[in-house]
Amino acid sequence: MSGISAPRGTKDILPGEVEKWQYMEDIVRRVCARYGYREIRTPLFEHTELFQRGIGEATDIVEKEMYTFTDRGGRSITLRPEGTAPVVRAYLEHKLYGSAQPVRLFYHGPMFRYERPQAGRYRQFHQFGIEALGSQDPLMDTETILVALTIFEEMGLEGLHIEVNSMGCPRCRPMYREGLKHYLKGRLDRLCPVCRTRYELNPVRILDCKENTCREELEQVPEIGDYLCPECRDHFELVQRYLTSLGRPYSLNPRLVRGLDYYTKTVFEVIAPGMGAQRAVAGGGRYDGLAEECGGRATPAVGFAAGMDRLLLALESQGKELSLSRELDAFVAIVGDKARMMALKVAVALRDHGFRVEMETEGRSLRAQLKTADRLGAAHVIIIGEEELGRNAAVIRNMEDGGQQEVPLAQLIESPESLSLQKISG
RNA sequence: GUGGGCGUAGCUCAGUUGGUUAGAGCGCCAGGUUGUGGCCCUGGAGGUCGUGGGUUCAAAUCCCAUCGCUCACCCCA
Repeated sequence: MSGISAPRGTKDILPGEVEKWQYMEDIVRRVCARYGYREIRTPLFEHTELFQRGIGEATDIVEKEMYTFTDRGGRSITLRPEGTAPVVRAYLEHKLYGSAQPVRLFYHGPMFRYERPQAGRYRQFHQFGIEALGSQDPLMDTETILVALTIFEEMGLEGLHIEVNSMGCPRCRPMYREGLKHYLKGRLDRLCPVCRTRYELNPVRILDCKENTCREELEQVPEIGDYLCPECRDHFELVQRYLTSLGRPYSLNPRLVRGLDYYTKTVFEVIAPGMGAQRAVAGGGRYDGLAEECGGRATPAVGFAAGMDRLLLALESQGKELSLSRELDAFVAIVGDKARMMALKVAVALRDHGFRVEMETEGRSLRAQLKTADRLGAAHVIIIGEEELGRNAAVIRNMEDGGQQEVPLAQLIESPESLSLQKISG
């Protein structure tokens, strides 16, 4: 309860918790390497314009969720609310279209959105994601989905559900938009107030409204599948056939609409069971128009982002025990001030030989030191006492069975590996 | 941005219709063992009762405001 706490919607990841993050990050790195995705690290902040143009002015993110400020040079800067636009910017800026296509990239790190925090939603949250730039092949859409699933499986997540849809392209989506508006026109007065404003701004968003009245009105709503142009239809068809050929179950959700404007053709979400409101653990799709929107050359691309905070919640709700207990090979105990110097030498020598070692520093009783060593999970306590010092020896106590042996200090310092000090297994 | 729940020790919580120095368990520190952990016993430290104001002889308790946490809506990862 003292003065300053972490800002709202942020949190510290303490030892004991941080190992779970390292576990997830390791799996992301390994699977991405297998699929040929290489890591890219982009700045945590960008010119505001990148997100305004990339994500879309009419989206919630740009309208009310960005951390935007003016820097000392008068530039408008925004903490990144997502990872795709920065990656596309980097691809264009560094002319990665000059290397072998497609370019496969992955990233992970914090993102920032100004929202009211709740379970599975924070102001600083962590995502990893992949982007494949420079390919319009439906094989890449399938690969993207597959990478997500593979990572989640290796993490040990079970019962994941995948939903796919197609958003069409600049040729066919406007036609669907009109068809949708035509259907909704006579029912406007029965829709919720929010949806009435959506009608003009972004009618497609009405599709995933949760209001019961809206859902009823939507029962006979035309589906985008009926409006897709031949190219989009074929593309979507192939993505699904590839998924099926791999034996990957998925379901078609014609109402799946993503909140960022840049999506075209394939969109998908991965949903974790038993998670309540924030159950979408990853989402992504194709964004063939984004590079041009950012002022670069036309570049078809596809990718996804996954929320690591939510993955952790999902893992914990499935009872996965990821926390590793702290382990220590030895604790160096000191009896008598004259033994301090030798204890320091022994501790340093053991560490130089690769052992995990902590040593006493508070001048406490041996009893208290053993208690501390026990709590730290030390496999052994090496007692450096004035009594043994006279014999150039030290005592090694096995903390599991209580057995003790006296060993020469020279051996302890010069060849500790001969003493079987490794962590007691089991 | 909207709505609900909750703020008492490091943690989990108790605290009667408002009534003296605000408690318990666990954890922490020390002692019992002047050189031996886990179990046990004893002692100790640790609290602006979220914060500010109000009512009252008297507020952890009642009222108002505010901040924070949390859950849901919205939206999304």
